[in-house]
Amino acid sequence: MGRGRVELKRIENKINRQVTFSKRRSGLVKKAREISVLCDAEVALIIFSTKGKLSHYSSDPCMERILERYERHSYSERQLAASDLESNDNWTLQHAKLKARIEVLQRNQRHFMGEDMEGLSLKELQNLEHQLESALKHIRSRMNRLMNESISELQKRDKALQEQNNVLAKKIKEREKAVEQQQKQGPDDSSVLLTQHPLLPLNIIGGSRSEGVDYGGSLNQPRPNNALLPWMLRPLNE
Amino acid sequence: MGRGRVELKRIENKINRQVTFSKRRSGLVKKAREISVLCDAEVALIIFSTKGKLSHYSSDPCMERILERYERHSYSERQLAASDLESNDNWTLQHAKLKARIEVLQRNQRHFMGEDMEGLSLKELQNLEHQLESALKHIRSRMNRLMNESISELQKRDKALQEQNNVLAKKIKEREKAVEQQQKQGPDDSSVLLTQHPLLPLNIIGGSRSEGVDYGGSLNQPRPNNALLPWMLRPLNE
DNA sequence: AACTATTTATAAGA
DNA sequence: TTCTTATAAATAGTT
Repeated sequence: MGRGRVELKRIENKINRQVTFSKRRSGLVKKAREISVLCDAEVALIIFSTKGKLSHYSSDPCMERILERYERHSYSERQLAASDLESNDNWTLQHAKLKARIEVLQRNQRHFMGEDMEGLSLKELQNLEHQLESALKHIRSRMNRLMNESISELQKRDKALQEQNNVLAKKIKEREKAVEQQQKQGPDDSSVLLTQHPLLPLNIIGGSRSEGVDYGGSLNQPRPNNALLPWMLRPLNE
Repeated sequence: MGRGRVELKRIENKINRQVTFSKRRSGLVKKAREISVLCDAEVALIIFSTKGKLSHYSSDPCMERILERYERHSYSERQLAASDLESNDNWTLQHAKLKARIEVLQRNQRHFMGEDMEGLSLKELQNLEHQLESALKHIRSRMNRLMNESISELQKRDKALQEQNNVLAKKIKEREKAVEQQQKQGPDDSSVLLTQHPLLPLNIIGGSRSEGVDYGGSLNQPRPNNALLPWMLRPLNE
């Protein structure tokens, strides 16, 4: 279109090329807009001039939306997979490192549990033995401390309860005396109720104590330094 | 161009629209190609029909290259950063999981070493104690097996050396006799050398034994089932 | 950038 | 879809 045919090859005259580019670019954009409007199509057009100047047209307010759709539609697989693999490389390295660390830790753990010892030398076994002995010492010492605290606590409670017990017993004795005096003066129906009083304080104390009792055998282990009664521990344990 | 002007609005007739789309699409692609060739421009054209069918033209063998250039040129930051964050999310999740696992394993390890016990209940400490005791039992049993094997090996070696010793001692006695007989016939300078012979066999045995001796205290631990001499272990250990 | 002779694109019809 | 054809649009070369 124009005076004379145009060969489909790069226009060598720079000025000419520049002018033609400008004209054709606007024509292309116009046609892109037309097809999008007339035919209800989604069009994205990107043009870089030789000098790198960008022109673009998008039927959508957001060009990216169309480009994304394009990625998804055509070679999303290839391209996305490639970029995934690329970022996966880094990820894989980190992943491998962490997994290796986990392997080591798990192996150590098995050793600490006395398993998987085939690969260990005598020297290593000895070190492990010392390590475990030292650990046991620490653990037992901590257990003893906790248990001693339990005992102190319970002893305090025991003392308090005994005192309460004494007080209650005293009160009951006083009441008995009062009843005896009443009976001497003239007995009545209330005596049936009053004869049960002597048992009351014992029930109260026994009840409050049995709440925390647990004879579960988990503490029946050899404990050289101090042997303790299991039930002493429970109140602090819960 | 064509019979009658065309209003710039969506073509309502579906067939008509479809036909126009087809014609204009090829025209658009043709013009895109022309501008890219004539004017040495980089062009990317993406067209989705109403029905979602994709057509595209790219002046470059790789459309992505142009799209990437576009991204870079215009709003690369926003888009790239977003997609980076997205892929990082997945990575971060995996990473976090592995790190959590490592945390747990490290905590376990510290517990097995009798450290970091502040957070453990008495019950947990008891379990740990049993675990360690059981591990120690396994480890000691394995050590005993290894050591017994060592002992057998050494006893065999010991026996062989003693036999060799006896043989050597016999030979020397024979030589001494030979020398005595020579001296009776006529003594010479070689007697100085021959008087040292009686000590030789003992030095050989003592030397080979002392190589493996190690009185380092690493084995001076309580070992209830069988007490062994430390030096017995070394030869297999190295 | 405007003009214009021509080429090209394409709407409508088959 | 494709072909045809009349005609609208685009644009190369010129000013």
